[in-house]
Amino acid sequence: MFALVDCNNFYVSCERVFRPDLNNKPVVVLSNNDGCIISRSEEAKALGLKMAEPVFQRFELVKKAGVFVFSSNYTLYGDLSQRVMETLRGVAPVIEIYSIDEAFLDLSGLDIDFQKWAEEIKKIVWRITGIPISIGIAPTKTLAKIANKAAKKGNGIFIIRNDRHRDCMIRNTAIEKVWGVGRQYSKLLFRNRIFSAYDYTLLDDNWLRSQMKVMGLRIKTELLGESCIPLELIIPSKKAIATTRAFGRKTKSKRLLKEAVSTYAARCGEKLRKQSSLANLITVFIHTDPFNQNDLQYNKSKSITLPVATNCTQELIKYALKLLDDIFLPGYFYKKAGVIIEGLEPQMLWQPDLFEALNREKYNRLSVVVDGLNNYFGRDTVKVAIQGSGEEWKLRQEKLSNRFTTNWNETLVVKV
DNA sequence: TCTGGGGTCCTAGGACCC
DNA sequence: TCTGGGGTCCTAGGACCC
Repeated sequence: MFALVDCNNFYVSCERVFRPDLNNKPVVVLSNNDGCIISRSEEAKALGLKMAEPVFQRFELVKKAGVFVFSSNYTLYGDLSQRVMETLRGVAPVIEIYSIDEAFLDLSGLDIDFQKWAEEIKKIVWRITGIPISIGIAPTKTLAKIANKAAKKGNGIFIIRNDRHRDCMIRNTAIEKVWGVGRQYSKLLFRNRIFSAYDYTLLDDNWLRSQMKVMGLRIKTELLGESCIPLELIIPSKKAIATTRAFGRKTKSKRLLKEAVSTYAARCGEKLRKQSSLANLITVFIHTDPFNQNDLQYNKSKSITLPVATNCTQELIKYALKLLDDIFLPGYFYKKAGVIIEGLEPQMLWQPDLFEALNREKYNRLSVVVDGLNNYFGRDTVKVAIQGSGEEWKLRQEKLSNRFTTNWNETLVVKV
């Protein structure tokens, strides 16, 4: 048996941990740049605010209903997520952290009353972290996902215990709600008169394989109660790392694009060093605002294979700027840029270039020192000069809450 | 004024190897 | 008449997830 633990309205719940006055009030959290609604309290859902809706389109309702609005505060959410996961690890040692707010637990071989066990875990996580969770329990991960959805509608716990129960659940689950079935596959399935998870299990294996590949086949097997998607217990190192952002304000200025792109490249370098990897390929893209049909549109990306695999910020910036130089055209209003690095390999396996003059050892030591300083004193305390201040292009984050748990200057203040 | 960011996996097809 | 067999690696594109 598997349990899927999912934090309820996670980002909103994080904001509420330090703002209990927001309980029972409508609260939403926005995407980067204060663009779209990405987390909603139950009260906000009841008002009709939709997931991924641009908030400016609902400004009137937000104002009238007194909705509390927050910019996303990933420092806070990441830290609270870690606390939840550590707590879960304490009660169920075999755990896969599936996303910032979800974890699969392996319950096989545990001789326990699942209902009581789940109630206990809900209580513990709530007591230790202040985050409400829902738990779905079932014989496969795909079914645990379905159980979790049912749990969210009820009292937070739902168990699929036997085949009869499983059969009943899949008959009542719309196919587009099944884990692994997205928009495109839903369309395909509707065309073939497949509407429920149960309908799906009647499909012919050959047809499934030809249309939805092995993933489609796995979904069927899992829906039938046979587990074939195992828990991933080892966190694999990333195969690609990206830092991409829309700007707070659109810009024509190449200087500002250079600042942004070098900052993103630096961010990629940090992430790369954190997992002790090197990159072989770097891509830079820039584009205009696709929503503004009055502006002339431009959309371009370019990649380059690095001569030697690296995780050195200065070097990543150098190539990123060269790529930017290649694709930049004057005259457009740019809204977004990004740096993506791929072809990642473990630092341990590094192969030097026989003829290279650059003293990499020196740069590596520098990186360690710079990362240490920035870690201690705050991001970008030490940076490459061309990164600039970011004043003119950085994210809009007008409703940012404090980083209560990770910054001494932002801890909760209680006046007595 | 105003619309997010960061990932993974699978497959087909082409280039290439012996 | 008629020209092998068995592979790997890489990339682009399409799907999915949160």
